[in-house]
Amino acid sequence: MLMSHYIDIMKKAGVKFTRPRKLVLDALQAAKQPLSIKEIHKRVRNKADLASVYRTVNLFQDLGIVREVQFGEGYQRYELIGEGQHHHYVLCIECGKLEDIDICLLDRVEKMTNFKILSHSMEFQGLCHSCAG
Amino acid sequence: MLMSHYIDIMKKAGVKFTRPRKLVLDALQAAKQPLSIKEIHKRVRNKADLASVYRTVNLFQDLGIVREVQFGEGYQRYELIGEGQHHHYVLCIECGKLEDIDICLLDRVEKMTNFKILSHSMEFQGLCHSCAG
DNA sequence: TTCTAATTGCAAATGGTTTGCATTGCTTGT
DNA sequence: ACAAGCAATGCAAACCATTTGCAATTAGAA
Repeated sequence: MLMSHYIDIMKKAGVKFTRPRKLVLDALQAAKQPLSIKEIHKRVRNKADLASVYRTVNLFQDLGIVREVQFGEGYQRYELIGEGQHHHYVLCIECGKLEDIDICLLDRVEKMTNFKILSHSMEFQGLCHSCAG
Repeated sequence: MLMSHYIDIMKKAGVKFTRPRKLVLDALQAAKQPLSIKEIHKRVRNKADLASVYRTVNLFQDLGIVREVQFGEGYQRYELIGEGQHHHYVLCIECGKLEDIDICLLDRVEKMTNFKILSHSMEFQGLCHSCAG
């Protein structure tokens, strides 16, 4: 996704495109993996305050730029939302390997439950082929 | 699930079946819904300390009596594991209604990824039919 | 019943996240 | 280019969920 796309979203929302916000975007774009706040902050260290990283990520969530990924690690992870679609993951708790799963149940669940689904999480944890021995 | 079943698990694991542990089991059994620690503690108030609730729930997780449910609310919820199978949920963020979804992807994901899946979370948040208007 | 290790309660510590506030810095109008 | 006004930042303190240390209590085996 081009930076201009995100600048656009912020402009439309009437918020400023500031240095910390650019830094967080850069970090997430470079990572290509869901990052924790700590990890984002590390990648941005000395250029943006931890509190600003939190504020920025929360803003990005509201703007639909970023989504939360839950691994039950005691904190959240965040990833950029690409062109509409999103990912789900399997995490190897041994070596930390993260793999995509190409499944999404949104439509099916909306039909089954008659809910308007606004967000969902679906992540798996286990042992990858090599770590399972 | 009968109480004796849980007593058995604890006996086999070599841990004691204490009053706080019984209270937490009772609370979870009565609720029939994933409860937060706070909710468990409220249902047990004056009979077990908050720290003991935490310790008990963690123990139950290790023993496979309880599993975590993630709604990204900033804290965890816990539910008893029934006879082997487990549930997934849709939460209405407006009125708090919680509905079961009868889908589980464990097998499919294990095959797709070649991981040995040890745990997973899959929960949906949105608006139920009446709240969506 | 007695004894001992496991468990509890309480209070203090921890760690992730949020907030208050003074300062900084865009941005728009002049 | 300049000033005014408002948004956003940095820093420190506050907050809230969860964990931990330790002395007192208790389950349950002998």
